[in-house]
Amino acid sequence: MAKLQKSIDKRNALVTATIELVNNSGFHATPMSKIAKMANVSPATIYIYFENKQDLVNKTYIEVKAKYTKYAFATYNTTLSVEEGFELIWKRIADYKLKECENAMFLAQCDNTPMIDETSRQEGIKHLQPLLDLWDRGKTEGVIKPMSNYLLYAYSINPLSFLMMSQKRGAFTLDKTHLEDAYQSAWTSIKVFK
Amino acid sequence: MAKLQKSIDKRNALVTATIELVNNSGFHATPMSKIAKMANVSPATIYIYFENKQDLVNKTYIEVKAKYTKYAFATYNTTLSVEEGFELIWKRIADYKLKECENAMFLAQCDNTPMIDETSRQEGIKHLQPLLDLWDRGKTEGVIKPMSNYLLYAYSINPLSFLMMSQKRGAFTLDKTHLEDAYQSAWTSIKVFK
DNA sequence: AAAAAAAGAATGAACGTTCATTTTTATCAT
DNA sequence: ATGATAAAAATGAACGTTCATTCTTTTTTT
Repeated sequence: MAKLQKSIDKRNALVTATIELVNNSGFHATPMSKIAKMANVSPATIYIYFENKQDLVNKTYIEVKAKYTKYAFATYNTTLSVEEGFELIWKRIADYKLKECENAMFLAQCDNTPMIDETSRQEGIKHLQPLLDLWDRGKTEGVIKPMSNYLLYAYSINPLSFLMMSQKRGAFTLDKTHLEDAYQSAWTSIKVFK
Repeated sequence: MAKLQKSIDKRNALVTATIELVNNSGFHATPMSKIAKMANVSPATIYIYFENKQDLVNKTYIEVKAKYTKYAFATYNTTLSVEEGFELIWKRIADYKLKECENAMFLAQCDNTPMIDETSRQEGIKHLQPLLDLWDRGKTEGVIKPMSNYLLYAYSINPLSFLMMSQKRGAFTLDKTHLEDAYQSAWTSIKVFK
């Protein structure tokens, strides 16, 4: 195997191990030695790819966030109507959170704890810009309620995180019907009634 | 001062310190020595009141959750209509999350990480029963959408946690108007349209 | 043959918890 | 009420362990 590919594989193995272990135990309860073992690598090798533990988790966060938003906006383009565009994005996000639930859980944990640097958090937020732009367009068109984007996010996108976490905990199961209900609730709570 | 009161004070100081430090650094980055220092107590003294660190955080979680739900349901009674009851509870919860935001943040962190035992988590859920009962009544009356309680929670109550966290991070400020908007979104997304 | 990557062992700091001791509180005979 | 005594609470220091990181050596790649 080519040397470069081997390096990439090793780095990926480290990132994947970090996600899995942090999901199950949290950042500080995940020793570098365990991450190394799961990635089939010596602890010292981690320091060739990352500066330190904090750097490892920051970079993992940003990479996962980038993959997530890339998926979310993959089929979206600005020629769509606001309603169509929102439905598309919402359903892609839902899809991602259910299919790539390890990644989504990792993001949720990062977003709800002092685990990662504020700088990396800011960096992560930027990736959502297309959705915020869509909402701004919706507001000028009078289709979306004239509310803060934080409110729109809280009532349309964020609930998916809660549902994903509940599902992961085994508390209940999200099926097709649930998802359609969830989408209707999301859209209903942010759209303007005609 | 009476001996009993002094003991209670010390325990409270430990619980308060735990909340503040865990909010700022997370469970594993909060040493017992720091908790002790903030509570003006020797590290060894913690072990008179709690079995160990895990027990300290579990008990703190349950106590905060109990205070929170006590406040949420304080003015509620089952003779109210579903809509009145929901508005009352929702607004009490909003009130609590904004006023007692340290406590609310601590609960959010507990609910989104593997910080506390599953047993304590279950224990915490029980306290929300009056709201779940209200929703069940609403469904039989045809006032509330016939959805899983997890969905209802995700779209009406949980968004408040997201907003509270955003506010705490200084990202934006929740004023009276925001709150009224938020309530309308919450109610709109769970009520049945006539 | 030189350079880079990787490894395992070593290091020093930090942590949760316990130990030996002191201080505070409660009990009770006078 | 008071002082003697027992019990409980509280403490600072110490222990054993674990961890992130570095060091030295070996292996792999160029």
